[in-house]
Amino acid sequence: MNPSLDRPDGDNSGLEQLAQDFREAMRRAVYLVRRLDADGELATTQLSTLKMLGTEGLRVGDIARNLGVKVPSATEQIIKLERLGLAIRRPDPDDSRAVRVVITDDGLAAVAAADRRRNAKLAGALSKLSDVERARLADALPVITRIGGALGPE
Amino acid sequence: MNPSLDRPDGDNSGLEQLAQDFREAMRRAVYLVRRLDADGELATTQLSTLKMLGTEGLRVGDIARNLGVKVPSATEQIIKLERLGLAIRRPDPDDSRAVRVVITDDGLAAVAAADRRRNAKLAGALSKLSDVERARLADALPVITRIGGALGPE
DNA sequence: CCTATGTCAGCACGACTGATATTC
DNA sequence: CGAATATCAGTCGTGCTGACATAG
Repeated sequence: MNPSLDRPDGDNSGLEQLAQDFREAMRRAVYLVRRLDADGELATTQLSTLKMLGTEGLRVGDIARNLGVKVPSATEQIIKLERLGLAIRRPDPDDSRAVRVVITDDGLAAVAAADRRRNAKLAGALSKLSDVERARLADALPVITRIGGALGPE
Repeated sequence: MNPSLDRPDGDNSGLEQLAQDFREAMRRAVYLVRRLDADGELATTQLSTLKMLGTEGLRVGDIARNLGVKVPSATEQIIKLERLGLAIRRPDPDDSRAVRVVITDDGLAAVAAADRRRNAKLAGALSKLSDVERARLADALPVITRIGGALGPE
């Protein structure tokens, strides 16, 4: 299953080198994303939160898990979104302990506007890449998403 | 699997779809990296800062630019590193306005330890991927790095 | 009674702007 | 003198833990 166990200095060193390179790339990506939202509008986390809400509503715990943060942090973001009129908290009909967070029409509009602007800005940078580079990027995105899961549920 | 490449409705739409997917992947990556340093040791930014220091020393402005932050933010991190005994600030012999930040032996040791631990943890997750997935990831890392540059110097 | 869900209060970290020496 | 370099002071955003109320 794990060839690296037979070759402690072979595969293992390759994995850790990839880990090192990945970490460095992700560090740069953090600052890249930061430049994308660097104006006064919706923050990245708020945008992501709104995007996962449907008309049925999502529970706070689910939002927190999807965001990768603890429940109190999600609550705080939700309260801000509600104050902005972009989301609403309603009681869960099936479980009175829970809350269902729903996106509003204003929320939908805000998501559309922010997404459009960010995507356009990033697309400008992507347009400077070659077709091969773009293909490599597209192929790797699902992998990056999967690594989060592979790191363990918690 | 690759919605961005075979889109009949124009380059722009494909680019923006890729931008959208990229943004979502990077958002997840942020939380992934956060889980990597989630214990009591060196923070990610501090680690990056220490790693760019050499024996010749680096100026605060250069550190800030490399980190992608403003000068006061860099100063703050440097002060913390100095308090921890991991870096030293010395006057620049060529320019009395400037400061040269140098890494200490303790700093080198701290970087080595933190890097080792983080890489091992991430390598554990990477080992669960297939060879194809790892290859795709490795191919995309230089592209991600390049996007930062393509977004513009500032 | 014990667990699950969410909120509140208080804290920590890291970024920012604006104001200030000091030196070029 | 104006520009550059770094620091300090104050603020803000966003995450966390621990304590709590309420419901299953």
